[in-house]
Amino acid sequence: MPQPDLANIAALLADPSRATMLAALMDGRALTATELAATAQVSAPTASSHLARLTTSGLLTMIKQGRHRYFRIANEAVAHVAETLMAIAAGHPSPAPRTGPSDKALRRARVCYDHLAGELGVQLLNGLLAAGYLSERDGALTLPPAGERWCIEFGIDLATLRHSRRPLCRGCLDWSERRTHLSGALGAAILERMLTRGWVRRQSQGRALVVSPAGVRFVQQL
Amino acid sequence: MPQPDLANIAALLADPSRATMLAALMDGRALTATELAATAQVSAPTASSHLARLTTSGLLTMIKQGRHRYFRIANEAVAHVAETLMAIAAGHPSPAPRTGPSDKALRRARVCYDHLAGELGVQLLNGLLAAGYLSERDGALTLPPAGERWCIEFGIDLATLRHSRRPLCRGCLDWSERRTHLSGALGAAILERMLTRGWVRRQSQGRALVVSPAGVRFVQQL
DNA sequence: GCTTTACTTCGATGGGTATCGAATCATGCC
DNA sequence: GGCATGATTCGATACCCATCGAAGTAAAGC
Repeated sequence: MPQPDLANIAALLADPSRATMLAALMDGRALTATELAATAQVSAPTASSHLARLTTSGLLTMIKQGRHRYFRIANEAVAHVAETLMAIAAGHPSPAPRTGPSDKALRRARVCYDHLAGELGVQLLNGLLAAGYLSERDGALTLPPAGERWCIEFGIDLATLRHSRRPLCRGCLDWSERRTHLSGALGAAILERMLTRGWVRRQSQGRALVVSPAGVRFVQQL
Repeated sequence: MPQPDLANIAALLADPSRATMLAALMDGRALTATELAATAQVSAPTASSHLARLTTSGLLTMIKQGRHRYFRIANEAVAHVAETLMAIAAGHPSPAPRTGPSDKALRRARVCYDHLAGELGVQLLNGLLAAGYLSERDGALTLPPAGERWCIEFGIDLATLRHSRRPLCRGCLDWSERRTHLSGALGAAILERMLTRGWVRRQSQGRALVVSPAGVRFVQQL
């Protein structure tokens, strides 16, 4: 009679090793089994068993490339749950004191699956709203004509974005700022443009982004 | 360096007993410790330990009333995570075959924290969209003037709803229908009106709702 | 006052599972 | 073909934690 389905999925996220792997994949990239084993600081067999459970449960997808197996997050719902769980966790005085050098960069700007998050992500959304390029009504986000013009000028192909089955703009709860940043197809497209323009740069590992002065200006001038 | 915070919260949802209690509280009501123990089919001490962990972690809130302790879900984020986890779980062929007599009613109409969910909830949202009382754009929901008029006529006090810090309309992923139903302050207000008009009725326990013929007509005539 | 009900704390038991070492399979390189 | 690397399977170990019984607090009713 009860609904233990919820518990089954939650149990997959409840293990520290698996959670660390998930968090490492939250930047949307695909990583190999050994990379994930190193990230979670466990042996290869342990990581293999975890990854097998996550893929057979549908939380991750795996593709073989030569002798490598690349794992990535299966869909946006999984990323969304992970981010929301982090937001809930950030609400409490977490048992482990939350400090650290890399932590500051992470709170400043990071990738959330495929869009910009962190302090800069929240600023971006607020800037777009203040400039009238996005409008919020009843807690929902829409793209007014001024925003469409801005997108085209910025080099975003709105037509193809609208063709995708994915929602154009969505709010995503930021776990560090506890406020919403821009998600959805538009959020992904803006990050993509910022990356190709060199305003933000991915690091060799981790979700943190390096922001150039031009990138800071871009967000603040909105 | 890793982020086990996520794992800590997920571990709270990972236990079948705790998950069953959470699911029982998803109707937004407050239940006593013994009621929850009975729902999860565990002894009183076991339930007490679970409830203590859930409250100190901030997932539940507790108020004392005489010799009773009433527990309820702490905030909308917790309810949202639980519903999304159920949706992810419903995506897989769950290990336990999902059948049962009460299951059908649950899929038909139920309470999701404080708004209508299930088949009827999805129909309601679709009806509101088709009638032009709600509009969807870029995957976001807004209330056009026609919808405002409809709300007033329906007896919903929009001014106070807008005053609350809660978003007016939101989409919530329905775990059984795998589509979105209406959440947010407006979703809660509509369910409240439907309850006072007698179109739906809560049962003594469980999330399932009894729908009157007038309630069915109301949704289908939209 | 005593009794009943509601809930918690404590201690002991048991089951599930994360972990790793050794061995095995698979792929690519030389 | 043979060696090195990436990844999985298997078996054994150890640990965490859910569970319950018994005893202890708290509140309500009589």
